[in-house]
Formats: sequence, C-alpha cells, structure tokens
Amino acid sequence: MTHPNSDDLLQWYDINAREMPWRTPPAEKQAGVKPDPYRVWMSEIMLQQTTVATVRDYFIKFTKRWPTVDDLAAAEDADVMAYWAGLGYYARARNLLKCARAVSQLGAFPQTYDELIKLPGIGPYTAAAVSSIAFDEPSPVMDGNVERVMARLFDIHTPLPAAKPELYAKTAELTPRARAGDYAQAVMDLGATICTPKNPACGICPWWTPCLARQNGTAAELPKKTPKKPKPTRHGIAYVVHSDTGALLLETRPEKGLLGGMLGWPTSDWCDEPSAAPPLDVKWTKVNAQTLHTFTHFNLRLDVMVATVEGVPMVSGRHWVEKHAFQPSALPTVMRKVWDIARKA
DNA sequence: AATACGTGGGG
DNA sequence: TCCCCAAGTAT
Repeated sequence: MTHPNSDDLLQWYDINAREMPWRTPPAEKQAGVKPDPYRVWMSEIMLQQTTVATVRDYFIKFTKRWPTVDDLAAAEDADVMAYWAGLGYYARARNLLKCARAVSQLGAFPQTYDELIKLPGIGPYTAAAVSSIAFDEPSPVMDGNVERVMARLFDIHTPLPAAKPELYAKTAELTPRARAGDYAQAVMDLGATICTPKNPACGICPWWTPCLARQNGTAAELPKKTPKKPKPTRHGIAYVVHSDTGALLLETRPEKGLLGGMLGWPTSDWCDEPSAAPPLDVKWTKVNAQTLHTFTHFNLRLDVMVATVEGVPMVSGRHWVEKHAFQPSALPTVMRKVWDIARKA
C-alpha cells in the first residue's frame, strides 16, 4: 500500500499548473524570478470563498489601478470599495485597505506565518498561503480544496467542520520542506480540476494509486458535512429618489455588518414585516416589480419605491450624487438590482 | 463554538 | 428551480 507522495503531485503540477495573472510564469520562475508578495497577498484575499474565474478580472483591475502596496495604502476608501463592488464579502475590501496601510507603514510584507496572521484580513489559510508561496516558508496550507483532497486520500468520514484538526494533521504531514508553495497550489489545483466535489476524475488523478477513498469507492461521498440550517426570507423596501436636477439620493452603509462600507440606496430594515422608512416626506410610488436576492444566510425580497423631489434637500446620513457621477458599477449587486428595476419605472 | 458575511456558476 | 459550493475571516 503506497503512501501519497508530494513529489508525485509536484510532478503533475509542473506540467498542468493553470496560468493565472498572479502566478509567475514557468519560464520566469526557472530564471529565478520570485513572486511579488503584494500580488500573492491580493490574489489570496480575493480568492477567499470566491472562484478563480470571478477573481481574475478584479485582480487585473486592482493591480493595474494600484500596482504596489504603497499605491493601495494611499487610495481613498470609497475608491477601493467601488472597485470591489460585486465581488462580495465586503469586509475583505475594508481589511485589504487596512492591511495595505499597515504593510506600507512597516515598509514591506512580513515573511512568516506568525507575523502575517497578525494583519487584518489574514487568517490561518492566507498566512500559510502567502508565507509559503511568496517566501518559501513550509507552512501547511489548508482550504476547502485541501480538506476535500485529504478526506478522500485518507478516507476520513468524520463530518466537517469537526474533521478539520484531523485533516490539518494530514495536510501538515504531506507538506514538503521544499517547494511548499508550489505544493499548496498543486493540491488546490487538483481539488479544483480533478478531485472536484462532484464527479471526481479519479482516472486521471496523480494520486490514483494511494487514494483510500478511490480504493474503497467512497470518493464521491466525501467529505461528509454536517447539515446546514434553512435560509429564512426577509423583506424590505428600497427608496430611489431623483432630484429634478438629476441627482440621486444614496448612502454609504455603516462599516460593520452586511454590505458594510458600501454605497447603496436608503432602505427600511430587513425583517419579516418591514416598517416603511422613507428618507424624505414626499409622494412615493411603488414600482410593480421586486428585487429578489440571496445572501449567505437569508433570502431577501425588496420592494422598490421611487419619487422625484425639487432641488437637493439635506438628508441626514445620506448624500446626493449627480447623475454624471453615478456609477452603478460602484454598487453591490443587490443594490444594482434595485437600480435596474427603478430606472425602468 | 457558532454565526455573520456576497455572489455567480454548475449540476 | 433550487441547492451546492468557491484558494475563509472576524467576532
């Protein structure tokens, strides 16, 4: 019974590594070019709970706009949030900026897991990924892909998240001292392309031989997971008001909580039976369409109310944005949906 | 420890 | 249609 070998996976990775904008191309790597820690870090933050396909364009946009960590550190908060709009998990954008400013202050990125994990937005996964990929520290990297691969490799049936310590032990055991960063990316690539959640392609897997789940025919049912709770549906009202000068009334949402720090329309609270909370005492018209949106832990149905006012009266906590300066792309997706409905009304 | 936190794509 | 899930972190 052969034991899984990191070299077998690295050999596969050297041939099959997917090209990504944050990876050093093989030719340059061979010439000794080291990855840019800023780009590695940026990619890892964006890749948290987000697919490579979605991240690619955002990464290119961000690094073009802010080529270095010092550039990003000097950016306006609202500018960064607008660039992040649509990518989700907006606390990442707020922490991205905090982290950039901390690193800029330090003068350079810390190079070790222990130092990196102290920075905002960097947890166990990201600290391990950056220290290994950018700085060759052999930190075991465990994300959802690695968990799945380990659960199958060792045929572990303990459900997640209880299985994490056990899976981490296997991850650490398999992580090589040399090329730990490449190895981590190799396991993640394997999980994304071959050892997939559904229909794993065991027939072309470089770890076909040692994989216990493959031997036992249990690969497709692993990893086990504890059942999740049902999603409630909440209701709310969004208010889109035009000034007769062409301006729109918007708000920057509070730092904490859902869509924190993002631009959005004034809304009621979101609950079973929302109480009307229009931002202005004018004649509102209910649009004959609703916004449906699914968040991580609840569904949302928003009614959309529209109105027109004369001039641009001051409204506490809200601000008017001139039409020429208004960019729907700066809104989180749910707010973009509201705009799509309101503009047609 | 358990919950909050987005979004888009695939089966 | 609906459910799953994707390179997790903060509290």
